[in-house]
Parts: sequence; C-alpha cells; structure tokens
Amino acid sequence: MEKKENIIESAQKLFSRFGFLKTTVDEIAKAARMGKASIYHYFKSKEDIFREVVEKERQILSGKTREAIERENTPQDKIKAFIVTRMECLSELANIYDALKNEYLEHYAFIEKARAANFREEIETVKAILQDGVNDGVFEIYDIELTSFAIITALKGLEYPWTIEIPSHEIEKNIDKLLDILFNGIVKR
Amino acid sequence: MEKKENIIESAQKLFSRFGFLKTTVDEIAKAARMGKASIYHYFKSKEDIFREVVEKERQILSGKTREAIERENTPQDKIKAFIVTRMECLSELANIYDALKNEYLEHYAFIEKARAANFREEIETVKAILQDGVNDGVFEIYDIELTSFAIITALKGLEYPWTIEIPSHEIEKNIDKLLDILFNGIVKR
DNA sequence: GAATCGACCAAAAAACGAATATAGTCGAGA
DNA sequence: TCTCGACTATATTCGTTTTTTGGTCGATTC
Repeated sequence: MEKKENIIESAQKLFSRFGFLKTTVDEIAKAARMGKASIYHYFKSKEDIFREVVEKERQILSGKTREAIERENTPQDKIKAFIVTRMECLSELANIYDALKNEYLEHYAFIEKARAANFREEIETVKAILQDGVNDGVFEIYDIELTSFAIITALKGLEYPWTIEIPSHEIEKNIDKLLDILFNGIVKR
Repeated sequence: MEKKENIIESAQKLFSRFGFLKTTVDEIAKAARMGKASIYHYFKSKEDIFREVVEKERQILSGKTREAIERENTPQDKIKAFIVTRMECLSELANIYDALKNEYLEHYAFIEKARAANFREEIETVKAILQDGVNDGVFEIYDIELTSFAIITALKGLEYPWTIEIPSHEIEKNIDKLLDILFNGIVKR
C-alpha cells in the first residue's frame, strides 16, 4: 500500500495549499509521479481521496488531544489541555479545518458526516473529563450531556469569524478567563 | 422630513427582503413613489440610505434591550434579559443582522464602523450589569472588562454558523445551561 | 430657492457563446 | 495486476456584447 500512502501524502499537501475545490486530480497524480488514470486504481474518486486525507488528519488531531489530556492530572487542566491542543492542531491541519468550516464544502454528504462525527467526538471528550471531575468530587454537575453541549457552544465563540480585529494575546487571556468562569462562575462563593 | 422617513421605510422593507446588494435605488424610489434622482436630494448615496436604515434598527435594538434589562431586578435576570432580547430582536431586524454578519458587506468602511460600535455597546452593556452585580455583592469579579469580553465571546457561540442541524429547544436549554455555568461554574461550591 | 425628474454617463454586472479544463472511463500494453 | 494514452461528457473559464446601476446635470415646476 505504499502507492496509496504516497497519493494521500501528495494530496494532503496540495489540498492544504489550494483547497479541495482548486486542486485537480491531475496535479495530485503528477505530485505522486504517476498518471492520472492510475489514481483511480487506488481511489474511487477525488472525493474519496479527500475523505481519506481528512480521516488521516482527524486521527492526528484525536491522538494529540488524547495525549495532551492524559498528561494532566486535574479535570480543570484536562479541559484546558483539550481546548488549547485542539486550537493549535486545527490551525495546522488545514484539511480537517476546511472540512469542518468551509461553507463551500457544505453540500457534500461526506463533509456533513465528518462534521457530525467531529461534533460527537468533542462532546464525548468533554463529557469524559466532566464525568471524571464529578467522580473525583471536584465538579458538581447535574446534566453532564447538556453541560458538555454548553461548553462546546461557548468554545465556538472562540472560533467565531470575528469581523473586527482582535489581538492574539487578547484571545489567550480570553481563554483563561473563559476557563475561570467555567470553573468558578461569577456569583460570589 | 416626511419624505426622508418615507424613503427610509421603503428602503428598510426592500433591504430586509433582498439585502443591500440586491436592492436597487430605482426600486426604493418606486416604492417611495418618487423618481430615482429625487432620492439624491435626501441622501448622498445608496450606502447612506442603508446606514440610516441600520441606525434606525440599532436604536430599536438598543431600546428594547434597555427596557428588558430595566424590567429585571437581579443582575442574573438582567444578563438573561440582555441575551434573550438581543437574540429575538436580531432575528427580526434583518438589516442590522446583515450589517453585523454578512461577510459580503465586510469591505464597506461604514459596516466596519457599525460592527465595532455594536461590539463596544455589547461590552458596555454587560459591564454595567456586572458592575451592578459586584456593587450589590452578588458577583465576585476581578476584571470586569475581561469578563465582559469572555461572556460576549461565549455568546458568540450561540450565533455560530452551525453546520449541523440543532433543534431550537436545544438552543433554549443551551442558553439556560450557559447562564447556569456563568453564574455558578462547575467546580463544587 | 427648494423640490422634482427625464436624459444621460461611466462603470459594473449580467448574459452569451466559444474555448479550455476536469473528473472519470476504457482498453491496450507491459 | 498495474499503468497510462486516448477519449468523453460536463464543468469551468474566457472574451465579448449587452444590460443595468448608481449617480449627475440641467430644465421645469411649485
């Protein structure tokens, strides 16, 4: 399966640079040093190639996020690790970012599936951390599923397509403040 | 100034329906029962018309939000009133929604200004409520500006262009849960 | 003088048809 | 089995023409 991996690697680079729509199968073939028609021996379609590239990046994202979480001890630090690692990875893995965010890709069924799966995975990850926190007596939460949902929603605000310029150190402070609010709330203790 | 108000009203309807870009000055003139050239006696440009329409809606939004907040007694209820009223109004006032969100309008300087002004107003509104809460001994907050910023960020998650379908009762529950987290946090008290 | 609008203009947008590019197929050859 | 040149239907791009649009100007009316 060396040829197939070679194609995936070439495609990953080109898709990252030019996006799914602007990258041609011919370009992928050339970068993989083969004829275009040969690509179809290994993949059913251009979409199939992209799906496998996105899956590869999803596995990288999952792996790094899991590692970062496992490196921490408190549920608070685990949540922070989840948020920070995820943001860092998404800014590097251009293809999965596209798959999740690019509105021009919305109408592809496989993109819809990838987005639903990603959302589910985020919820499950946060749920697991929250459950541990509750089991350890650190967190007090009555509806873990809904709380996970709310947290993911709040985090989406960090990804919001801000239409005004915000300095990046403000975003970091913002993350820390969001975490502070998440853990302690604003009502006097 | 009756003629000018008539133009604004006609324009508001047409802009709401077709958007700024797709509405022509000729259509506005016809709806206002005058010749196109007469519009330019009252307004400098098409952009000028839109600016005034957006300003009119901003005042409606501001007014309703302020009323809703003043109707409440506790800082918690005031924050909720702010969030709920704002979401309701934005879903009705199509022109200010466009001005704030539509990426095809981004390059107009007056849109940029409107967005910055709106953001500032949101921050100031939340800050005022938080300050009252602190003064009343209900909230305990060390950086009110940053906290306001974080809250607005989290609320942006509710406006996130979700690329997967979410039932609307889930969104309501999500608001309540977000408020619960905002007030009480998740760390055991 | 203020308000109105038909005629006009430059530039932008839309429409159109021809040319080119693209994803995918097929069959011959190694 | 793997490779790829030749091929096809369709999509995209391109250049040109036509139409539309925002805005201006000057004559007319009140």
